[in-house]
Amino acid sequence: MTIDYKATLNLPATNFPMKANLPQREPEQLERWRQLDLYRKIRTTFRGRPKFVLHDGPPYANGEIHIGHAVNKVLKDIIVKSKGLAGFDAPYVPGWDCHGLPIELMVEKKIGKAGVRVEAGSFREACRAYAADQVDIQRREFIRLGVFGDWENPYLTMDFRFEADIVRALGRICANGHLVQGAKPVHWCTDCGSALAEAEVEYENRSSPAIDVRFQVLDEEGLIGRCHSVPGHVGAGPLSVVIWTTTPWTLPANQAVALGPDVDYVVVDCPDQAERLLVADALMKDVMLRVGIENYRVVAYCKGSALEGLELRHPFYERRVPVILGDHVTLEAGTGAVHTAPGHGQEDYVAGQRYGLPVDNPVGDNGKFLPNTPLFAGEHVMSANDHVIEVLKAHGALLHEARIEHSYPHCWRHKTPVIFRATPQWFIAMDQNGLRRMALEEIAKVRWIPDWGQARIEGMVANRPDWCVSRQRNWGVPIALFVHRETGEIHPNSLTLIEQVAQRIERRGIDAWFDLDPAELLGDEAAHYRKMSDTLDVWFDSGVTHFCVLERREELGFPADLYLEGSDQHRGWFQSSLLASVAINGVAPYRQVLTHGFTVDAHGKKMSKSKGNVVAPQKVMQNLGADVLRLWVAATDYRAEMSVSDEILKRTADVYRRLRNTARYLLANLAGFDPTRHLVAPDDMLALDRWAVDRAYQLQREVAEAYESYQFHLVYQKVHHFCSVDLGSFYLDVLKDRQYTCQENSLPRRSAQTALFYIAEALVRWLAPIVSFTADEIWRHLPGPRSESVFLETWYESLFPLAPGSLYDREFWDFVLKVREAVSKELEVLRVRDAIGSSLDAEVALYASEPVFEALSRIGDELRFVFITSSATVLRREAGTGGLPTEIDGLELVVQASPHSKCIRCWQHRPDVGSHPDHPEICGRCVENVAGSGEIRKYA
RNA sequence: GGGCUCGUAGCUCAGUUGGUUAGAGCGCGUCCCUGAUAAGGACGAGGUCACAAGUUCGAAUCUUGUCGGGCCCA
Repeated sequence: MTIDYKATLNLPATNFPMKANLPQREPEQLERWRQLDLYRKIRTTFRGRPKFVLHDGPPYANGEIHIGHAVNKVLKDIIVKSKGLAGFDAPYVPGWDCHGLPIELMVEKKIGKAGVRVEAGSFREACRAYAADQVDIQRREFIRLGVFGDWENPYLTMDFRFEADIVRALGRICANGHLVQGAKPVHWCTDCGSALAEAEVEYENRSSPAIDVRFQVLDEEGLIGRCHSVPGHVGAGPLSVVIWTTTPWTLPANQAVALGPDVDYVVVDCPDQAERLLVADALMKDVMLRVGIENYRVVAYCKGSALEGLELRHPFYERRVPVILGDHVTLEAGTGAVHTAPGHGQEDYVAGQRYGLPVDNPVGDNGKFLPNTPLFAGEHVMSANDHVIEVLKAHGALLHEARIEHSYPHCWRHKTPVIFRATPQWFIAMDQNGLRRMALEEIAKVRWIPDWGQARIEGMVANRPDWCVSRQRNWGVPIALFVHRETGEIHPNSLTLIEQVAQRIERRGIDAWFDLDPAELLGDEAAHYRKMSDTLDVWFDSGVTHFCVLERREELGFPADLYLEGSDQHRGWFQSSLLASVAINGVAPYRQVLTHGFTVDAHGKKMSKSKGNVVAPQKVMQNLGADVLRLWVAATDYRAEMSVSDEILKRTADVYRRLRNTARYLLANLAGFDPTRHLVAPDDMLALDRWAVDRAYQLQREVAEAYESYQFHLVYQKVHHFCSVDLGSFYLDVLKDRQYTCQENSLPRRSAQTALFYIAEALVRWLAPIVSFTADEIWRHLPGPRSESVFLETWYESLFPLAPGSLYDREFWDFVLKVREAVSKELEVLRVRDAIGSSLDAEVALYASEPVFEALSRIGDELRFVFITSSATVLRREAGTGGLPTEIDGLELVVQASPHSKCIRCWQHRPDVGSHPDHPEICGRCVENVAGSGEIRKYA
């Protein structure tokens, strides 16, 4: 009867499940964290440590989260958690952007337009309720992702206190001399009846009329006189400057024709038409071809600068308009002469300012010409084009007419074409009080990650126009100013008034302003002042979170250590925050700014519903789990675009399983290990176990460094490599014999368990910021007394390095590993020949040169454990051994199937199997372990 | 059209100041194990470093251009 030797082995045992079943288990973990009140516990535990403030950029409170939200929040979470492990107190206060047009539009759909079907106050109430619902939806999803933060007390830009602080922030900017009122052309949606922010405009192709129009020269002699020409050969007939435009409806507002100062212009005589035309030399042929004039010749030429101030006749109004000069004139299309309507174009406005031209705006809020507009009163601009063209024809001013397909700005909501329209607006002035200069100086002091972020935002700030902050909307924070009815000046006590208004808003929200009777604050003066009804651009709301959150919350601080958003925010939040902070405080609101790319599909294409390549985070969590999604985020180099696809997620899930199983195996081999009693002192540990701890020690430095530099994909690569290569294919494989066959409480086994314990302690921390659910699950399965969560910990401190220069240093083990590889290759040859199956079926003889012999002899007979062979004999290489050469200098090998019997306990083939009468089926070593005092191991 | 940016094996990433036959893990193929077992191990096959010119004794690496992505702007 055979003894059941299997019962004498220390086989792995754990109730840590191999199958993660994350979709089901994660919600349970969330519930555990909730009951622990873990976020608060972390704050209490970490109180007093150096702070690291990552300030959350508020997502817009509308709709379910998409994968981009998930990426952003997970990256933030990884940073916050890794900073905790690195010894910082890193609070995270999430926020939401709650005002603005998209919410208004959603609410309009439900209850109708404010002021039309519903009173403005109740409309705002509905917006507030809608936004609150959206926040709840998104909050649930962010929590589900495993993101830690103060979800009970997030900041909302619609909190009364926040709304009041927005008004105060505007007051500060006003006090610092950056707020100006002006009539400037802005993108205007005639359907919204409102100005649009840059971000609310999108470009789409549109077909427009493209017309060439004559502006007749009033003083023909004067013009010719300014040109180079041959007297008597200057042609004949009326002389016109030709402009080309795709917006005929802007002609009523025309105030000038702009020429390029250094552009060459020519006067072309067209005898068949009996007229003369002035166009840019470089475009002459194009123009003549377009308008169908075949017979023509140049009769005079000059630079644009020579014609400055020359007077032209407006094509259909009794108006004289000047020739002006502008660098914005290009020769890409048209005629080289640019119709200029300062009320309808940014560049026209700038050029007009230089020449003191009137900013004429004949178009009303609704896109229709004002009643006092001659010829076109009451017509909508988009349908007035044909009428304008008719009028031009009637006046003989139309030279040519065609259609053109071109990219044109559209309202992002209505998808309708927008117009440029001069309206009274409030601006944060870039240059009036040095805001641009200061902002650029501050940009240089910030650390931009990746570093090209600096060039990007610098370019934008250097070139951007003044920031138009006013909107004519309902769901927004009011521009709480009183403007004098006659002078247009803001009230001299505005700062005091703003504070009074802010206090009311703090109690009642923004309605406190809209409902305010000016007399309450202004008394008798009220009759002289107009209460502004404009609201603020929502970019202003989020742009002042540093003022309303960082400076207000006790656990935070100004400036933030880090802002982290997608690369589109160089124009968005990074910039609005910078400008607002510099305008208020004179400094940037952040020390570091990190940007990540957008998510794209497997082919690098952007995701869109129509393409059907959208990956929904909800689905990933439902199918694979949040930890797999988090692992994908960590694995991807976020500096460029981040590709997601089914295959990529599948690969990620494979890696997840590898990490999980490695942890599981560590736990399983720690069965029966109590670190308070069984821990082996470093000097007593076996050499190989010290090597393993050393690997973990080295890796921890690399991992901490990678977290520190926000290179999570390196953490992923390195930790995974460690699990599969260092542990899986070597250390853990080698360890099996010792773990399983040595006596339970023997030094060889406890030494191994000590190493495994250290490694597990370290590994669980490396993983925690990334696969947070799994890490805390591992944490609860680790032996020994410990806190309630891995997130209350810092990096594991008990790892120690191998002493360099010792007999068993890194160099030594690197060499052993190379030899092991060579042995494996030879074993594979035997295996293919069917001579062996398991490597334990084989024995190996190593014929070594002196230095190799010396090295391999250092671990004596225990070399066979390293190779997982039944025998490994090192011999001095002498002539005629017939060994197989290896890639290693000074080493030849002979491998063969072992002739000895297989020990049924340890599965090694040993000559001493059966030498003990009581144990006929096992080897001497096993007898010692089963019935004796246990074998001695020193190295492996 | 302009600014910034990315393009190394099927996938995710390394590749130091330009210097031998471009690396890793995963996946794939073949085999082994059955004492991590819906696991584990071994070996192996995969790359004109997007393309093209140029600089250089020598280029994945530097320059220019082309192609294809991405973000932002017009």
